Amino acid sequence: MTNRYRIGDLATRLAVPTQTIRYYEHEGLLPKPARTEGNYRVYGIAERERLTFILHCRALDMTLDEIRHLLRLRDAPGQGCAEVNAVLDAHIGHVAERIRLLNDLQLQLKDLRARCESPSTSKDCGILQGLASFPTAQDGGASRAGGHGRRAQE
Amino acid sequence: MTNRYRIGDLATRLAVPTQTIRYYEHEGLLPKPARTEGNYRVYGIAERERLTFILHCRALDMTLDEIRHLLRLRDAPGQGCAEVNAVLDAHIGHVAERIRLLNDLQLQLKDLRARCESPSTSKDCGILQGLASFPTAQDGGASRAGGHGRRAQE
DNA sequence: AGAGACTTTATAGTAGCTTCAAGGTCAAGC
DNA sequence: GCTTGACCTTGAAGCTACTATAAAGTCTCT
Ligand SMILES: [Zn+2]
Ligand SMILES: [Zn+2]
Ligand SMILES: [Zn+2]
Ligand SMILES: [Zn+2]
Repeated sequence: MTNRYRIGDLATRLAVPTQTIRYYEHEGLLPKPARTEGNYRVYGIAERERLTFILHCRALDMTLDEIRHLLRLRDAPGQGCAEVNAVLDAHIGHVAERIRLLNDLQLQLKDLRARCESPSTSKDCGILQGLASFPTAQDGGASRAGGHGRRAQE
Repeated sequence: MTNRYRIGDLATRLAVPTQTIRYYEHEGLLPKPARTEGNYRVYGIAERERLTFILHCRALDMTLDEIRHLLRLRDAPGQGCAEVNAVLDAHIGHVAERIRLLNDLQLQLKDLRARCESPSTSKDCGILQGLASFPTAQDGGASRAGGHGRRAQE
């Protein structure tokens, strides 16, 4: 029977750092697990499935709040699932909005890049000049619209 | 002559919070400015232009590190501007990568959403089931690739 | 002199972790 | 029996780019 895990087992199997598991517990996404005599956390299949669920949601870039919401719905199996759809649709909207913003950004960036096809000295570089004088102060930019973000390495 | 600003003037004119200006100073993007007798910061046209430059870069979603890099190049006006192009091209790559990831994500999300066209009880909801059993543990997902992220309100 | 608008610094909070430090637990080896 | 090493525990700090709060000092007007 593979239905008793310590935190490291679970972490290895689901390819997630142990600290992240503890963090999810701290954040109330995972329940406080049973403990061994030596105070080690012990997980069963239910917790493993719950963590799998959470990780899938994170892979889809949902916030922990969105995931909490879905977990609550999942914990009330008799309810209708219209609300599940609503959460998902909202999140699809977040991603769509971010794509829209980034596409705008990409256009602006390529426009800026085109100002220096013939590299000279930076004093005369069209890129640096463009960055110093674009219309930004009033508005017209694509910044600051809805949809939560993501952060990556490098 | 409008070439002496206090922090609030600058903030109003460039539509940025005063705290952000101080933060940029703290981060070394803006130099330590002169002070009045009463210890108030005083800015001139050079600082205003520098801040404008920074804000344009931020509007294009560059990191403060990327901006620091560009400012260094800007401060060495005799140098060639090949490096400016390199920074910009790298950043264009970051944005492109994020767009790619988000498009992947959007596909997965729509796929998931399609598993529940006929809302029933959450116990049988295809969405919740999909989230509990997707292939995520090993790999195959689009997560964790380059390009820095963005955060927004809501 | 006192009100109000501005400024100063320092500190904490945001999201979702990651990394570090200092120590406790457990099985194996000598 | 005792040490080594792998694992586990908690707590706190660091990351990005701000944002918000607090407590106090400065300036201007009346
Ligand atoms: Zn969302
Ligand atoms: Zn150039
Ligand atoms: Zn970049
Ligand atoms: Zn459903």
